[in-house]
Amino acid sequence: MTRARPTHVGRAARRATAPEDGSNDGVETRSRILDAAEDLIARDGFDATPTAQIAARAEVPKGLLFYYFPKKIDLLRTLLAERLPAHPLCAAADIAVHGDVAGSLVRLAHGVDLSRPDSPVLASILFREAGTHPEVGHHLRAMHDGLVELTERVLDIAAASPLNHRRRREAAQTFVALLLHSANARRFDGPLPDLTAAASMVSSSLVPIGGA
Amino acid sequence: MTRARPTHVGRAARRATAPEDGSNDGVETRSRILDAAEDLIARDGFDATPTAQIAARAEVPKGLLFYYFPKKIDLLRTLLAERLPAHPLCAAADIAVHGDVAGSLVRLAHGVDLSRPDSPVLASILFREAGTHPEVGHHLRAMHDGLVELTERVLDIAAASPLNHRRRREAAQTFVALLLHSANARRFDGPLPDLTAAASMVSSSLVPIGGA
Amino acid sequence: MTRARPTHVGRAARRATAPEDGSNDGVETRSRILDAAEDLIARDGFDATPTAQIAARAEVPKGLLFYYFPKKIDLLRTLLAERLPAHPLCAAADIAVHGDVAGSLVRLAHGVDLSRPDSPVLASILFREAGTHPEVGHHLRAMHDGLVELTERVLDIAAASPLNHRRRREAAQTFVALLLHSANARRFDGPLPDLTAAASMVSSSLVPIGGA
Amino acid sequence: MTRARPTHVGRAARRATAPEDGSNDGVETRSRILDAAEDLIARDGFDATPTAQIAARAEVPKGLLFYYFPKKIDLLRTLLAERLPAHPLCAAADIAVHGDVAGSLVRLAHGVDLSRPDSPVLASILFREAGTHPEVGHHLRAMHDGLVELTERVLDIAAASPLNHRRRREAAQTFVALLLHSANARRFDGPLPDLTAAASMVSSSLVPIGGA
DNA sequence: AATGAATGAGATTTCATTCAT
DNA sequence: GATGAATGAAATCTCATTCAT
Repeated sequence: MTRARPTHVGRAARRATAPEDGSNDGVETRSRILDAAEDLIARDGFDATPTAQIAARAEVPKGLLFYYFPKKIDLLRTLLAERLPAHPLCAAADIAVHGDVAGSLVRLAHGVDLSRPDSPVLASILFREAGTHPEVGHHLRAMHDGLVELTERVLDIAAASPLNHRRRREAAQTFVALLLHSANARRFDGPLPDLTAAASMVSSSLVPIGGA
Repeated sequence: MTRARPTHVGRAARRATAPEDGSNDGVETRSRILDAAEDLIARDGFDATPTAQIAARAEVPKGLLFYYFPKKIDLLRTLLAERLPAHPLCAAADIAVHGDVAGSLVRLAHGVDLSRPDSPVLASILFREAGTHPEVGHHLRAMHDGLVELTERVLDIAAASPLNHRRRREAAQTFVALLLHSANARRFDGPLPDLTAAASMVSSSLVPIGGA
Repeated sequence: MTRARPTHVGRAARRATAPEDGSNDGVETRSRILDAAEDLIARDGFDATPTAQIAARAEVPKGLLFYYFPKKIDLLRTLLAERLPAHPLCAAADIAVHGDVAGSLVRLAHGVDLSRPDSPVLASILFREAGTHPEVGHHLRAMHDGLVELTERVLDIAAASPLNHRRRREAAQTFVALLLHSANARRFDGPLPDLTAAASMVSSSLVPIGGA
Repeated sequence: MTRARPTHVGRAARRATAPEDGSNDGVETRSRILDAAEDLIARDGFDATPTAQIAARAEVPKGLLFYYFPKKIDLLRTLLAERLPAHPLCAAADIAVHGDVAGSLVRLAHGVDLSRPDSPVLASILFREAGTHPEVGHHLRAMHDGLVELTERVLDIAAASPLNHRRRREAAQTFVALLLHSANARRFDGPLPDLTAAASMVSSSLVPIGGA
């Protein structure tokens, strides 16, 4: 039984969250498209997600999607630009506790965007497309650098005594690598490293044995 | 629907590398296809690589590709199965040196398949497709588990005194996470963690401070 | 993989039969595709008719065909569902004349859909694909049953005296078999049975010789 | 897990019925191919049956199939020519019994090739391809004519008194139509007409009411 | 802003047939 | 006769994108 003609529910299917006055300023439509794109691209990958499917899930007509995002790649770009801040949002001062390096790192791991509810989804996109879409690669590297910088500030505050620059950097890079690996592993249901244990290790590497 | 009979001899039927006796049992053809698939999939991603392009690079007609690999996904499966051992190939005893934990870990990092010449290429595939192709995810998890086990054996041999099981496991998991992140970061030109520094950190975390 | 943008206007976008107001809601396009499919499938068989040929005859681009009928088999299904009623459209009362069994059967043969202008075409499809496409088989059996039922009602009205149930059923089944064979024979230019003669035979079989 | 290379069982898989001296004169191979073709074409239709599948079921290499049957259509032609006699094999005299028209027709129905064990299979092919492959249509028409002729001879022998030519022909054509429809209906699991009842009807139509 | 039919390039896959050994 | 790799045309189907309304 084939349908007489493909039909589409269209604007009439607007959700409960539409403005009460019945107007639709396009903001909601646009973000519904981004929501759909985020979910589907995270699940299936960018190349494997047809624009038609994104439009269907967003309950907008196919043509409208291209009004907001003239090229498919714009969806990806916009998701990164608007939903995944390249620089960590939390301040070192709010996280670090003087004298508690390991604990500060653990709080850092929790405070960072990568653990926000929608973050696994975006991280998924980030890691998957990083190798093939240059702009995604840039974004990921920028995030990495921001995280390393933040981690260094946290270590500075948390450490009992001034840190050797090289060691601080190595500690920060290692911890951030574990943070990123954790986000990456989540998307393929891989085993996650124990960040608390890692924080201890990193922390203990900074403690000069014998006060050196 | 009768097909036209082939009229074109095919410039690729014989290549410089063909066996001297002129025989061609298909083994060489098959591996040429896999070579091409490996390169292109690693560079552009599985979905973004048309089979036509793989055939062209392998210098075989499109149809022949499907003679050896009936579905496109079989290329991916075969690359994993035949070219990327799920279990590390080196033995703990060849790597670990008693009394030198950090050095043993560094040697492990070098000895492991992930640093073989063709490994970045395959790692690229592995990480990119892990989230969307279940079998790739399995493979990656199997590799992870194999690496953790190997790392634990290395730590056992290298450690001066018997290790606490939980600590040993945490150390191994952390180091393997860094190993994998390193392989992953390479594919999007991300900054690589300093594995030597990481080996020190992990190593120092195993040294009981004050004999505890 | 970005697609090239369409550069060709499409000579078939507007046809002589398009609505005067220039609107095109797709209804006409859809039925043009079905027309083409009906002709070609009837002539060459379903498997031997490429979708490209159907599209060409309908003067629509190949892609549009799959917009309306996502799978090729949907064309067949739709033809059956929309163009070949599974149940005969004529009423027994309009056909049967009390006291004239043979004449009533002849009128039945003419009144039934199988003799409509487009019917040989569809019957062709029906018989050819019945063995391999289950849904076509169902349709054909449903048609058969509907015809037998109608024929029985016609016999009831036309017969001078009440009929023995078993005999009535045998008569109806035999006549319908001849009806169907006739439709089938037409498609391979086979000799058609003389339905008038058959109607007489069937009719005479119902007349109790000597009132038995 | 993709096979290293497609393998083929080859002649080694020869069946128990091969000649004891180990030779293979090709007769057995050839008929094994025809067996396979018959089964598969009957089940799926000629167009939908790949030669590769026929070769696989026959357990012969693909290339060998084309040694015996250079074109795919030759398989169909050969099946008709060698396995489906265009003319009925039984003699009227062996079937007809003077004075028993209905019984003679029933015996005819059973004696005719269409009820042989392999006949449904071939009938299937016959009816399916009759409309599209001219040679199949010819064959079917030839069979029809042969059957009508045979039926007329049977009627002549069985009838108590000489038959009017036109009536005899009509009776024969009607009965043959039912015979063919029966063979055709079998292939799509359609309801089969009751040939015994039909024989009675046809027979009664020949009995001059009131001795006319 | 909204709509959905239209477009055509290109993707994967199938397959009859050939041919060197 | 036997074998299976090789060939390339063609089939079905997908999809980003456009455009008239």
